[in-house]
Amino acid sequence: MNTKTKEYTSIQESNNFIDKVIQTDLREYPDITVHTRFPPEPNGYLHIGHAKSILLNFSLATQYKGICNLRFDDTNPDRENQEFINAIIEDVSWLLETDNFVIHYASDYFSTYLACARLLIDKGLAYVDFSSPEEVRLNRGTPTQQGIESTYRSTSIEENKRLFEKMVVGSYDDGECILRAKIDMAHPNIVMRDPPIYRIKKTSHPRQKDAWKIYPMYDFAHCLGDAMDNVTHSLCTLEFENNRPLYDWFLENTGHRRPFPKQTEFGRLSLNETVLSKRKLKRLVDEQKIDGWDDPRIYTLCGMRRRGFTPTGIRAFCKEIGTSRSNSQIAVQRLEECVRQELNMSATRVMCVLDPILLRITNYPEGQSEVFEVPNNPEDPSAGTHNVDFSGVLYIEREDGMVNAPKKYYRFSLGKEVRLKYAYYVTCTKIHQDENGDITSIEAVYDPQSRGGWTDDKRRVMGTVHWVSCQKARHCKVRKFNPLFTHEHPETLGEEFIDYLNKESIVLYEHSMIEEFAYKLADDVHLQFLRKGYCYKDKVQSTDSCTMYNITVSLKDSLKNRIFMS
RNA sequence: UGGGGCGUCGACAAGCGGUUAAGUCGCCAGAUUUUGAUUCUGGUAUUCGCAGGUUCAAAUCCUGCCGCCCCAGCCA
Repeated sequence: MNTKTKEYTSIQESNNFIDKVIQTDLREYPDITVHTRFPPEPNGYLHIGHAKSILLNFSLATQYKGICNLRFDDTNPDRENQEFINAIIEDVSWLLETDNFVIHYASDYFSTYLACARLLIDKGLAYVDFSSPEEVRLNRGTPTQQGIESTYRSTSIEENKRLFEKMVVGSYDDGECILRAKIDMAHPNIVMRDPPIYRIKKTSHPRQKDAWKIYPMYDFAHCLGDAMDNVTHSLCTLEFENNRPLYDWFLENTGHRRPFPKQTEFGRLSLNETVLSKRKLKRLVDEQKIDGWDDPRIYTLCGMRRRGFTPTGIRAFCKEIGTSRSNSQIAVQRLEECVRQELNMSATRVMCVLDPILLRITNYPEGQSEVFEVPNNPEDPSAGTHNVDFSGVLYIEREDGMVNAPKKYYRFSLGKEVRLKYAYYVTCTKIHQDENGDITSIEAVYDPQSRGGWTDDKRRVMGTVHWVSCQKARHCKVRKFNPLFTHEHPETLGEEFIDYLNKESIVLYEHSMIEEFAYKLADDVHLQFLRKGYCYKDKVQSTDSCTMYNITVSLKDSLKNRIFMS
């Protein structure tokens, strides 16, 4: 019995450097309400890296009795759409197991952003620049070389006001001009070299439709959006560190009062043997290397959901890996272990033979059958029991038989006694092979005294195997997943990452046989195929006549190690 | 070669001048087991990127090196 009492259900307390930041701020400003936000751009699907951010933001708010909302950073209509918005809401709700959070949109603040831009112009801190994108880029300089001031930098305030209003009403075409902040073209931090504030886009916005001809840039919109939402702690990943001075500059110069929302950066999550970047995932989808954004082999939230990962398991994982100022490189096995720990407590146990061969019990009365009552989950007696059918002709796993087996092989080999789980002790009497030496069927005799899988004598039967009755079992298909890439760090590769796709990333068992009970269960019940792994019904690939199961994660297996040792 | 970060066990990660340098995963050994699963017990960094220095005392402070990451979108 599993006595481990690990807490999975709540969004838990964290203990990381951001905690310390908040605690320090709370000492200085005891009256503030901690307010965080998760700010995705609706231009793609959420993945495990976003989960880390979502959980960080929401758990910190919960921990300090504050507020966290979902805010869409929908400031670039070229790449955003309503489908992504809907998908993100669905994924966040699924991860958090609640839809009790407030949703904001940066686009709802467009009028305020505009007023802030006008204020900057009035102060002589912004100007309209008609340089071409190429010129802007060239004049920005390089890390080691300072930039060159644009000729439009000295335009009068009155003229800038006039020109900007023309931008607003759509007098110019895309790319013709931008509004830039007037900061310092010689600044050592390139972000501060007169960054763009507004650019012209005649694209229709998913929510604002055609109301706007200009759209604010991230650096301008994000800090102002945080301020409008009363965000106290604005958490983002490390690559935005260079943008922090600009974040503060915009707040300072648009009349916001201190304390400003505080931007704090944390390390990004990377997983071994897979990719998380939107660009790479999109290429896999576009070139149909995978099944779509919800392919069970990738770590999008929808992909993980389809594969059978649970929100609590993902939460436990994010908590376990922690949050620091280092980008972390983590083996997916750690995620899998978290999911195993949860599913071990909750999954319904069922027997399924992935790769079946026949087992004939030669001394079992012909035509006879019987029923065993078995626990649904030995870790949780309250989960109840169900019946399984037994007879003299069963299916067992092909790999549970071996001809010249080593001593410590506790399965079917000539003369060896093994236990059929819940049923009887059987002794292997014959192994049939085909011309290639592959096992085709096995014969055995059973001990009628061992009914239930136990005898009163002190006989030790080391091996226990799972089985299904030929007559009653149902056909199903099972998919087992291996890493999508044969390279440990495909994310570090350029476009050649595509050359490292693992040809064996899906192992399909087409002729699996599963006990009848499993068929009566609801679609979203997490199962454990005894001795094999945790499984979940694939809603896309299942048909009325045949269920497709995805192996979420395999059970740990120390067999290989032990055999090699001996 | 500019600016900003980061380097503590195989992977994460606490520690922030005095601790035997937490914890998790992994790994190793043993116990229990009708899932070779689970569970349980024990082991697993004399040392904190390297080299100097300050101090009675340094992973923690100082100096200098070395390695890695980010920044030159009218993306976020």
